[in-house]
Amino acid sequence: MAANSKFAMATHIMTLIAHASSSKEVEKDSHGLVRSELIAGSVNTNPVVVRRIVSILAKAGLVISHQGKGGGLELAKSPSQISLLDIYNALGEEPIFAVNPNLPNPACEVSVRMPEVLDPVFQSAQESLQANLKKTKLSDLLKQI
Amino acid sequence: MAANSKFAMATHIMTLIAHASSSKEVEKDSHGLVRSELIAGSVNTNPVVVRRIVSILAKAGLVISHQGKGGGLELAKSPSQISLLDIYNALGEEPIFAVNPNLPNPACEVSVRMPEVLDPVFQSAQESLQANLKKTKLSDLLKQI
DNA sequence: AAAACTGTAACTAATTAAGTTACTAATGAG
DNA sequence: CTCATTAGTAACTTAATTAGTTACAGTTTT
Repeated sequence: MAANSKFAMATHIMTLIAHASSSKEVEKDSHGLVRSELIAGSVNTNPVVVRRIVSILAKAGLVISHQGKGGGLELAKSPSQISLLDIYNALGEEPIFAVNPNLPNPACEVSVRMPEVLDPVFQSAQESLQANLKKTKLSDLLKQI
Repeated sequence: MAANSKFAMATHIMTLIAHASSSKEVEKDSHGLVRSELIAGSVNTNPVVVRRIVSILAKAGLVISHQGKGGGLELAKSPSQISLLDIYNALGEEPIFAVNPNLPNPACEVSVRMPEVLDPVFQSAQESLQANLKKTKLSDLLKQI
């Protein structure tokens, strides 16, 4: 268990909430709210794993959670106003590339310069990834279900 | 110890080999070859860690290694012909985003469709990252040392 | 007051990355 | 031919991370 599927799960969760809210049956008996246990059944994992991710999404203002009996989750915005970048950023994951954590060797010119040289390269790569994610909205995924 | 800095190290290693080969002193007493121990000193890690990465780079055709006394490493191509994408691809790392490894729930439409819906999104994100890396050549880094 | 939710802390198990030790294989110098 | 020096690699250790799990506290409706 060490393959970062958090983003896949978070996107799945968001899609499910959006999908369930727009379906009639759910609307009737739960005011459009989706329970974490129902989500867990769809993601095929433990409800706590779902709530852990949902908690992050809620703090980022993407979903609204309602506690207590009859509670559950709903989107905070419409699916067309939520991009995959919003979800990615909400998770606050580490950048894709990490610089060498070891101290540079002051006797080596290359070693000393490396962090400064790599930094803009890594940032640019990160930005191109994020720009790509920004292009896809939750509504685009929803259309394909 | 779990922050993937392999790409940073590999790029550092490539830059160092390129830099050392083009300097006069090294040329004289080692025929332009760089020893893994010298690299390890620059990266500030163990020579085996370096050789492990170099071994991968050699199999990908980016460096040529010479065993035995007087041996060492050299680039297989000129720095202007090596992009950071070449280095990234050589490492053969996992894609940035993994799909949910759990089985889909056949009773849930969203769960069943999710892998197919996410796949092109993840692929596109991966490609934009790789396209970005392709733009930077080893020679661009070398100029900044 | 009870039932049905979410929130979260604490623990476990599995995976991975980097570092380390110890060895084998190759090659050049004397 | 032999020795010194280099790379290659297997095997192990340590640390960190992820997902899953259990257990319980907090909230809200009825």
